[in-house]
Amino acid sequence: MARQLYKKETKLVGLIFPTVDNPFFGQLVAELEKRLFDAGFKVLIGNSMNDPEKEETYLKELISNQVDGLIVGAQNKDISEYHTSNLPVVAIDRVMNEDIPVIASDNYMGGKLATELLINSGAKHIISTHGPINLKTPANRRVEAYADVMASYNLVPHTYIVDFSWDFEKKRQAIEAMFSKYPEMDGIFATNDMDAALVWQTATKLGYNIPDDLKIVGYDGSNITRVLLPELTTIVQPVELMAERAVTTLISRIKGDDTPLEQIIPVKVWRGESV
Amino acid sequence: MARQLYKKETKLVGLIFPTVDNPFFGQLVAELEKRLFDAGFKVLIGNSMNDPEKEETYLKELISNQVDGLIVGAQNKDISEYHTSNLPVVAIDRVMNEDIPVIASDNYMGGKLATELLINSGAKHIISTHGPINLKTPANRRVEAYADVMASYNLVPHTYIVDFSWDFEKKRQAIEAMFSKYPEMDGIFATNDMDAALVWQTATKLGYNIPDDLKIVGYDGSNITRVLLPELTTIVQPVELMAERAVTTLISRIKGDDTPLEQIIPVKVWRGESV
DNA sequence: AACAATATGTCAACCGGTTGATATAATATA
DNA sequence: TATATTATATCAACCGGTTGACATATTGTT
Repeated sequence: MARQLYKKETKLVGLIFPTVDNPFFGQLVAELEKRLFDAGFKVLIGNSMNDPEKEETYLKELISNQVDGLIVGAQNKDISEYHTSNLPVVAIDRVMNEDIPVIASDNYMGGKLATELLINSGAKHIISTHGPINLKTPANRRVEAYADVMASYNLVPHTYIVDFSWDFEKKRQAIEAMFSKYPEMDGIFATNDMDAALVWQTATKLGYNIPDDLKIVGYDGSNITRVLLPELTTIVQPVELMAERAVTTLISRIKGDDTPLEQIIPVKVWRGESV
Repeated sequence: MARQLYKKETKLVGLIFPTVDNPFFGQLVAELEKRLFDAGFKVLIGNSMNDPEKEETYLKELISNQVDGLIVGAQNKDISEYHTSNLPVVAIDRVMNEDIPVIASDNYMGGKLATELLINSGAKHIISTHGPINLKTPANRRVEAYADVMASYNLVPHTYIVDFSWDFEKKRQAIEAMFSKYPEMDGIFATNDMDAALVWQTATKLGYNIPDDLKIVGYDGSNITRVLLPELTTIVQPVELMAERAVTTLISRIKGDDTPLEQIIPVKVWRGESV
């Protein structure tokens, strides 16, 4: 502690993410932790899910030089503390401000691939679920790509909000409502695999046959999803690479070096049996 | 930092678990973090998976009063540092030593319920998978219960090792080998849901029909498993309660109060379609 | 042996929030 | 007004690993 006081460095890095009770963020945090440990940092974790206040509290406590840097992937609204402090910060799949480097999967390509998978397998009435629109995140490009591809095939794009912060029960209700609203629906691009799984279950309950009656493509493709639900066709985010880039970028920032402001990493397709 | 130095308390708690890239531990860590945050503690996380050295490194760094307490659920062998230090420690589902309180689900009851589910649905040749035997953990009681119940029905118990630290590919191979070794197998009690999922997939690949040809019961029943693979019948560990108890117990220890040395929390059955 | 060069040892100052002692100001009571 | 009581302000000491200055010891050179 005396060393920390004297040297003004704690060898701590804070991670602020929605929750580790999620296959994608769990894997991401695990990968980040592994690399940070190898680089001599310990990891302070903050799950901010549903709670901008909690995110703000974390920030305030961490900014007062308790950590040497921050990797943020939380899904909350803008928080001014990020702007005022000069703490090194790296964002994952989230736009913070002009100075903060962003690491993201190739969301546009992912959305394009997903939509094309659905169209090429014969779907015409394709819905895309996504999070709240007012949230500035590179993940919005998934929907943009979806809309572009739909338009290029002269198909009408429809988006449907399934908020990331809702609990499973509320999500289930929203998804059931979606089935009511779009009875002709024969394809769904879900913005993450958990939502895709809920869609699948709801569809099965309603008597749909997957993929004959309804084609489903998810997003994330985490380790756990690929073991528990390998039948789901999904866009795989390159979690290891994103973690690698985030850590090296953060360490560069801590050293004071310049880093690229945006790093886009290619996605892959996991071919299940849902298209 | 000066405050920490003067007061000799950091308001930090360390969590040492195998990895958050796992539905059960991810949920557990998320629940622990939530409660620790509410109690005014920040959370230092250490994923020790596969790496007793890493666990030891974490311990050494954390013990030198960098944290006020420790909650440990790592799966590694005995490490002497736990004994030498007087840092408040709580263990989850792991036997540390006589002085360290343990929080665990009712593993024996879980094993009993799982085995009875399999037997009552008609299975006769039931195999139980489990982790390495030389590891002292309350989870071993699951297998004890399995053996006891089998014996009480005059059935022969067989156990098969699927080490927690193996990667999925190695686990798949081990499971395939298990199918070869026990061709008459018609029921499996897997020691965790990820293994149960792998068993299910292997069985399907080999042409088994679940649950007609083979009945499967898992263990853990985390949030994520119940969404991604709700068809799996499994024993649900009371994660919220375990987290609650672990945090209150740790805080009591930090205050210097006495706490019970063992707290066993009841399990529930998640009725899927795999028995 | 005498001096230079190098190695090792010792110790006060530093980091900054907290704390209790001491000093000063404000208010109350006779 | 003088004294007692209470409120507010100021400040040095503390925590302990690190660091560079200075002292002392060791080794090398002529």
